[in-house]
Amino acid sequence: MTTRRATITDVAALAGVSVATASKALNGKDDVRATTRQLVIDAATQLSFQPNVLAQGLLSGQTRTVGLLTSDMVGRFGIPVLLGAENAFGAGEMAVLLCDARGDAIREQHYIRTLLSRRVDGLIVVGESTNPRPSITKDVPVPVVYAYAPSDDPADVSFVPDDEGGARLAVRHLIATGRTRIAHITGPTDYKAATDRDRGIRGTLDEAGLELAGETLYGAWSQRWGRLAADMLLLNEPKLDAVFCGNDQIAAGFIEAARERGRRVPDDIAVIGYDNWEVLSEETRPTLTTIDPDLERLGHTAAQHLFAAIDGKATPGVHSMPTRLVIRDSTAPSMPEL
Amino acid sequence: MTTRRATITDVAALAGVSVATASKALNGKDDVRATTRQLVIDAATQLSFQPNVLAQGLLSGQTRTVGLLTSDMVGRFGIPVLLGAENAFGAGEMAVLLCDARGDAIREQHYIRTLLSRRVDGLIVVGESTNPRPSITKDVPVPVVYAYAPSDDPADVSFVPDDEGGARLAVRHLIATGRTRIAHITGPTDYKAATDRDRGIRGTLDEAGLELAGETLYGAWSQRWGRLAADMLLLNEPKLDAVFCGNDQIAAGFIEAARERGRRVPDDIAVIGYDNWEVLSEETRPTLTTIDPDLERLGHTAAQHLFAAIDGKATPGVHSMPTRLVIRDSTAPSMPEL
DNA sequence: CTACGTTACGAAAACCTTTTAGGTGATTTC
DNA sequence: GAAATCACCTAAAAGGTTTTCGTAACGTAG
Repeated sequence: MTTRRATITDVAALAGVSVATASKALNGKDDVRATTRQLVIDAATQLSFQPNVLAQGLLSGQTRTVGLLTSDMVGRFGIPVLLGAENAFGAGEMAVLLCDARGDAIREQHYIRTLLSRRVDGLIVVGESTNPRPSITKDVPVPVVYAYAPSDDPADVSFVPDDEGGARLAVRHLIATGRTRIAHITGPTDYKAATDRDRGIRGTLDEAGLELAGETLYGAWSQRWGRLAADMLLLNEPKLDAVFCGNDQIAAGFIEAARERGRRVPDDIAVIGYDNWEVLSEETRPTLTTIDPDLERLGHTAAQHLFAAIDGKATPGVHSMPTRLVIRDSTAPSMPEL
Repeated sequence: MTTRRATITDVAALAGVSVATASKALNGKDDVRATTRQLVIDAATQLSFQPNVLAQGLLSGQTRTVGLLTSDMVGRFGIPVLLGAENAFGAGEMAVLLCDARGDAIREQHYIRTLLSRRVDGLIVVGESTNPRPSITKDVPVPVVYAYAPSDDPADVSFVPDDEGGARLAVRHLIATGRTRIAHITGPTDYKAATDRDRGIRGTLDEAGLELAGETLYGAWSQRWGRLAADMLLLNEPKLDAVFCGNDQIAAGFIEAARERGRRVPDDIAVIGYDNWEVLSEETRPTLTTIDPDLERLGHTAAQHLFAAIDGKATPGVHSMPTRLVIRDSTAPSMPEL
């Protein structure tokens, strides 16, 4: 177990050639006879030789390593993004150095220094909300790509979920299934996701000649708020036939409260959530129609664009990534005059 | 941005000393005059010099990097463990190479090779259940520590949550608050966590001269199963006054079904969950008393022991990590004869 | 003044790989 | 028969850092 690992010198010696030839043989370069190459390869496998990545990196200046700087892994959104990114990097034979700054700017600075001293080839910054975050691109001599939370500098490369589009998708689905009096319950106003979606909803309703039922109810991202808002809404908007909820938790709360008030979902009221958080959206009764922001794909795409940026082909700007509508039971078509 | 990074040679030149002296000055070695040292340090800061970790690693044979091999980041349990580990490594100036094998043995092998070719100093393997997993220690020339899922080789170093102890904690709490007819709803039988906890429950009941109410109900880890099991249990065990649920989802389902059957929680029946998954345990009505397996600490401890193992001080065996009882509203003391 | 110890610094080797420039022997070309 | 070409291989340098060893300069004891 503690036996020294074989170097290319050992391989060359065993194969009876020089180090240079061994290197060329193993790296598929020309100028080496087929028989010689086989000799070297055999020697390498026999010694289970693996080139020292440090020495390679020292020489080439490339480490084939990227830093993954996440601001808060406890939250729900960073993980899938990170997962998608990790997957893309793994396929590209890149290694991922993971750093969780826990939303602390000091920790973030510390980690940036650490990553740079390790000579990462690039950096991917994963946020926890879609609110823009401070750019670090200018402080760093390698390409940076932002995922989920965009950089506040529009010249940087950012990938964000298309919240406005997701909301449009949802509302079009509600309208297509015969709903006309649609309300909106969502999280706090200082979340860009909440206001973006509100814009999408109002735009889509407008195009259909409809209006939002009541005012947008801004609150919290919790089930508790979903219940509370449901109580208010069911009282004030008796003719309500659909509600768009800012996340699946709010939707779950709404469904719960609606049933307690004797309203049937989806027969009386259709409910649509956001995030497609499956532990919730598949456990509500009825199961929850929701918008899936496809975060894993977002992370994957961001990683691929970091590759491109490392190769000098950056694509600046804030890129909106499409969302998907996942139809379950909470939005079955209403049957008017039944 | 593309300006070449400063090397120690640049620093030495600027300070007017040799490379060797510069190195010694920066690394706090003796044999360098205080004034000279300051000169070097000033030069280094002026050039914002950062030593090339590759060169250091090449020389020392240590990369100050560990591999973090997780089998399934999608699940809920790997993340906190991973988080605790990352935190410990960050503090120790170690970097973490993240690999998610997604429960696929082929991917795992691939990642192990990759990590070894990067000369990691050690490996931490994070599982998704507490069932033992195949050991990789013998295939790998560096120390390995297993977290959450133990290795199937007892000579390896593993850290697992103390499920039996957690169950004891829960049952003692129920008994202390006056409950005597306690049932157990949990996940599938092939989860070691489920059977371990069952053993803990029966042991504790035994010591108190009590018996389990009905048979242990093995099913799934879902809210749906919690509801189903509740319906069965409330029918067959009319005198039931407490239930220990295998996770918070089952508990949430139980609470929901119990309310629909007209049973009050905690007045009629106390409910205790497992995992302290706060998005659920703080959103149920009433909020859920539960066992917190303290996974972040588990990950942290595992990481620290990997350090020790890298320094040659391994601590073989399967180490059970203590759990915590988190008391909320679902287990308020029963008031007999009220 | 010699011998020796101490202090402060520098030269060079070592870590491992890849690449460049060159060298050797054999074959072909004029 | 000399020169050029070709195929194959090797020596050496480069990359950045740390460490070992050597060497001055200087002071002190004899």
